[in-house]
Amino acid sequence: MADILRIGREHLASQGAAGLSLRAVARDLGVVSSAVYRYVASRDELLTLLIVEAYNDLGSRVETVVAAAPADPFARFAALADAVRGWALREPARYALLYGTPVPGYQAPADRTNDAGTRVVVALVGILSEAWATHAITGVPAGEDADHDLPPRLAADLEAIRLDYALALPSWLVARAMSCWSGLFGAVNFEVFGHFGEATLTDAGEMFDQTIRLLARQMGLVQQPELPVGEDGPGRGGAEHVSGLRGPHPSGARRRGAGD
Amino acid sequence: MADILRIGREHLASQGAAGLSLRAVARDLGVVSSAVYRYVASRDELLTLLIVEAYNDLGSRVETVVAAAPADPFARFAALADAVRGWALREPARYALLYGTPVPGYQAPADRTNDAGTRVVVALVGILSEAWATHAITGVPAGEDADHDLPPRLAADLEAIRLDYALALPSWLVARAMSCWSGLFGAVNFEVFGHFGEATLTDAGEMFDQTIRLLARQMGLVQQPELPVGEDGPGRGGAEHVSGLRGPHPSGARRRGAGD
DNA sequence: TGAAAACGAGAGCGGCGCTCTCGCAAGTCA
DNA sequence: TGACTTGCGAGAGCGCCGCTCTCGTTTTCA
Repeated sequence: MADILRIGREHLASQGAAGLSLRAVARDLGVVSSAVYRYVASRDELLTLLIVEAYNDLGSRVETVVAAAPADPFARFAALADAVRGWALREPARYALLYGTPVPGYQAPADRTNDAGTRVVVALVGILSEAWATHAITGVPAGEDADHDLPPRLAADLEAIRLDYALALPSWLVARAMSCWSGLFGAVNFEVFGHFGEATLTDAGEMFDQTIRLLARQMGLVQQPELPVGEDGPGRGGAEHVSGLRGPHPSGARRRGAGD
Repeated sequence: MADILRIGREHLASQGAAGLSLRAVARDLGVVSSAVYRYVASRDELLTLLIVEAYNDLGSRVETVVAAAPADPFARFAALADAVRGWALREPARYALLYGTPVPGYQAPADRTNDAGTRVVVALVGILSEAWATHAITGVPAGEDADHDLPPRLAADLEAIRLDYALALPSWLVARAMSCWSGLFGAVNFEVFGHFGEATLTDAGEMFDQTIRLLARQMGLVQQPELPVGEDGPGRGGAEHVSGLRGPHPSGARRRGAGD
């Protein structure tokens, strides 16, 4: 029932996926361990529930933020990236559940996670579709990466994806979206999992910004030069904070150390 | 002793980090579980040993491949990326140990893993240093991303890194190296951990090639047009297979499914 | 009111990490 | 040669885990 999920979420957040135990959940619930098996078939089942929930949590967060961002495709992409990063730093254990090492011996059943799991990348291609339709894809030198440059099998796969999701995008742009999609999560992974080194970056958010800018440029999204005029000063109303110039970062979120 | 490490490595490869148990190692060793505690302080200690070993395994593999690659910086980077990907696909469990979810409640002691863990990125900046010294960094439009564009704290951090490793590279290029470093492992992560979808890519290697090309361009490495003349045909002697045109990929390496 | 369903408790199985004690064998030294 | 230290594996044991099965109680509903 709902209590099990709630306590499971708490344990997941505090001890990580590997530390999630049905016995501990039962204990917190004030119930004997065998009782929870009435509601949850196994530990893996509970994990699956939490995974789907986390995917949807991240997905709806991203969708909300993107929808609230200004129409400029770069700003929308930056908002998407910020949302992913912010969520990951806020919920490192749940993030790790989604984008870290798969739990060994078990893969979340695809039919239950696919829809939820693709919401971020769907939002990404949504941004690109909008940009493409409005001829806002500008950064890419013409002909540099046309479809005929794609290797044959990849071209076929991309075509299948285009049809599957009814994308009005050229294949090469879909390919770039996938590259940048993995690049985005690579950057978040490195930050959340501490691969940039403990003390090497005092403001990881600035590093992230740089990476995001590169990714955006790869997809042909260029940063708008603040439009024609615009009143100087703060408050150009939009999502939480659109990359480019942004305030203090949620950086200092340390996952381990200095605590346990 | 060595036997423990060997069997530990086998278990790690077959069951993953979470499935590594000292009791099972002891069983395989034909010895009672408490006996292995003579040699290994704890399970985490064994994990640390295996982590360092894996970092060095990957690191020396990368260094070897890069050293054997042609002098062209793009080819060297492609060789590095190929080496990382190949190793990861060959040893998904060990790769996950290094670049997946950190084992909860435990972080490999930095003093024992830092040297080994940085060999790949050191190799990467080595390639860039060589390229920079020989004025082979060409892809980046002049002035587009000069150092003065970097935000202040990041600039300071990069400067510290430059000094720390005695790099003869401009800060903006160091920043790009870090972005591409995370992007590279993002791509490998997605492939190894199956985030590209089970059946969506028939040849993940081609997708990887595309990503690598983008990353290379971000660092100002452009693919050499096969030099002035060069005999056409195969065999331009070098590393295993340098990105660009390459044979069948080690793609079909499935990590789970269809087996257990 | 009585049958049926829902549900929690408890015992139990095998496996885990880890500790502690004991006994045995090899090496050390007078 | 005999006493002694040292190294090392065996075994029992603690508390944890996932999971199963049975049994008794409570709730629901006709």
